[in-house]
Amino acid sequence: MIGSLTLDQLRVLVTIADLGSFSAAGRQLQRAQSAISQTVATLEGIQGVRLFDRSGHRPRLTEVGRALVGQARLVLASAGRFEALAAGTREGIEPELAVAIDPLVPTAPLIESLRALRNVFPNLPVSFSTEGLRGAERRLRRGEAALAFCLLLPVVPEDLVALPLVGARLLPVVSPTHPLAQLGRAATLADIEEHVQLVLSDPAAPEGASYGIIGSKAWRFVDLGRRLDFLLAGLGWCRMPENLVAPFLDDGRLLRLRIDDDPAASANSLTLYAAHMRDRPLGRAGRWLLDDLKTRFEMPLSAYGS
Amino acid sequence: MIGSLTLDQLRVLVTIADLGSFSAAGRQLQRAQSAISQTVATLEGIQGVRLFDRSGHRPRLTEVGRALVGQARLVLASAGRFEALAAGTREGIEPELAVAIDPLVPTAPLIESLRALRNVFPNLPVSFSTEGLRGAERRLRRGEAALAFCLLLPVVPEDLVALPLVGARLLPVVSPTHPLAQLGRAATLADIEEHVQLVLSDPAAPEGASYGIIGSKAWRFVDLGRRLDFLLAGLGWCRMPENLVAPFLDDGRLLRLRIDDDPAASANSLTLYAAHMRDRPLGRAGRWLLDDLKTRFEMPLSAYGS
DNA sequence: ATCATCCATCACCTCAGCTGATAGAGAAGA
DNA sequence: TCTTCTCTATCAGCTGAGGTGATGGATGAT
Repeated sequence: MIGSLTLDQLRVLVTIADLGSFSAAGRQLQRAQSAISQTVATLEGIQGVRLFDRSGHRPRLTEVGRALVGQARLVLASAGRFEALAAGTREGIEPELAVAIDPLVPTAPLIESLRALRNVFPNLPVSFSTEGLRGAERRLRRGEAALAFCLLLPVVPEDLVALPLVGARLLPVVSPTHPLAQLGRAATLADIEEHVQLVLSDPAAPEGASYGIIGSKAWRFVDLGRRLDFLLAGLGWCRMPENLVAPFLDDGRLLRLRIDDDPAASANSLTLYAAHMRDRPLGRAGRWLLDDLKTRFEMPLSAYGS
Repeated sequence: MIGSLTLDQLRVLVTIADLGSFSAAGRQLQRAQSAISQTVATLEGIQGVRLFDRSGHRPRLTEVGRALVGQARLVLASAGRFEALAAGTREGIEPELAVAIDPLVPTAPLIESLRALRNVFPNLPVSFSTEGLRGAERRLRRGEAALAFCLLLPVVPEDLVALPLVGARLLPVVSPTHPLAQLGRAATLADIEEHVQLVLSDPAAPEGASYGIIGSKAWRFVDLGRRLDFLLAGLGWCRMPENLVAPFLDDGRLLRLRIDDDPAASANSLTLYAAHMRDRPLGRAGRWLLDDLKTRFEMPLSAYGS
């Protein structure tokens, strides 16, 4: 049982396998050869296996020994990650980076920064969560996430620090089979009033205000995918981020819906922010990620920090 | 460094986290509470981290502590696999099961047996290799695989023990765009002679005999997938296992090619065998898998063992 | 045959981790 | 408030696992 197995035994085993000799392993580990011999004998005794064929001048790994050396490497690597994690926190790196992402936020623009993060902090555990509209903000406030990628409405709240990354353009869209697609002209507000708007909503406040609602017929969804299913099936219209509907517009499964006197037309663009709590400083990795994002996006607005 | 970290420290850490108390951990591990206290203090000292907030009556994990407990579990699990592997070999289970599969062999019929193998021997490392026609047999003979799934031609060699599992029916097929598909009648051998046959061959003997060659125009492939690409593109005809071409026949991308006086017509079926070396007995897991396959397939031929 | 290097075994020594006792503190209940 | 139970930290003393260096037998190269 693990009560007897030691990482030191595994280290000795792997070193012998790598150098091909007990005495060479002793030299590398700065121990007497007899200590090496004893350690292997103890490991063999307790595990009940023969790791080496000793009939030749030098020891040769048995088949069992080879397989166990392979697993020993995995154990030692995992232990190394434990120590790297501990070392990281001594240097101010957070033990974990929890990131919350709102459903409308495209991940593609973030991929390169996240990939770079992994290269610079290879042992950092990172978690991503998505919870519905405003869910990311909520996770920040609850201390469940250190960083949020979200669309902040209508302005950046005072308790958050938010770096604007990119605009998120929303387009009114509809399926070609939907009556609004067959008007042959731009839709009036009266036309819109006749039909269901498919709305992405905040799961914590389903009846609360949601962006750009026109009519009185609103079907609310927490789940972006389910809303898309309804949209494609022609059950209603909605405003969608351009990045998400581009493929559907390209192949004709969805059409852009033109609306006369659209109340949301003047603010038809939302900003994707990378936000964190003002009173809870990011750790080193979080700060690094934010700086990397700032470099990659370089948004002209100077809203950050203010 | 790993020279100081011990599995025992990690076990103590995880036990405290699970039970919420140093003394409870001591009771479970049958040690004095002070030993637990010391072990944690040593771990904290060497790794330079504070694992517990001790300002309350009971210790509470810090954020760092929580992350490190998570990694400690992974290390202990990996060490557990090391011991399970050792225990397995004591019981006659081989340290690894290397399986070679010929490219024409369908994997779908084997899936259930392999899934069951994983359930019965959860810590057994299993590797699969594919090397081209006859590659599986070659790996058996080289000692690189314990078990082979292959089509043995023309009879089972004497040095192998082979359990017949299922017949593998080969169909001559062609793309609808190929001239042979547009004859409007069965093809004669003269028709066939005019066109390229796409042949799967042995990478070790590319010019060697391959099954069912008719004409003098043979393009040889080691790679089943590439051959299929050429076939679908109408560059030639070939004999394919029925199981592999059924979807293509169903949706019309391939047609069955009827051949008058086909020399291979009388032996249009090959047998899939599970084979191993006669002079190298299988370990427990290999034997178990063979028995399971025997049960699942129950082939009426009694060629096994003879 | 000689030499260098290998691993196994032995007797002895050292110190990490164990024990039980003690002190101070928190939490719950009367 | 007091009592009781339970908690962790620290201490002094003890034990045995794993270290050392020496020795013996064996292998492999010259």
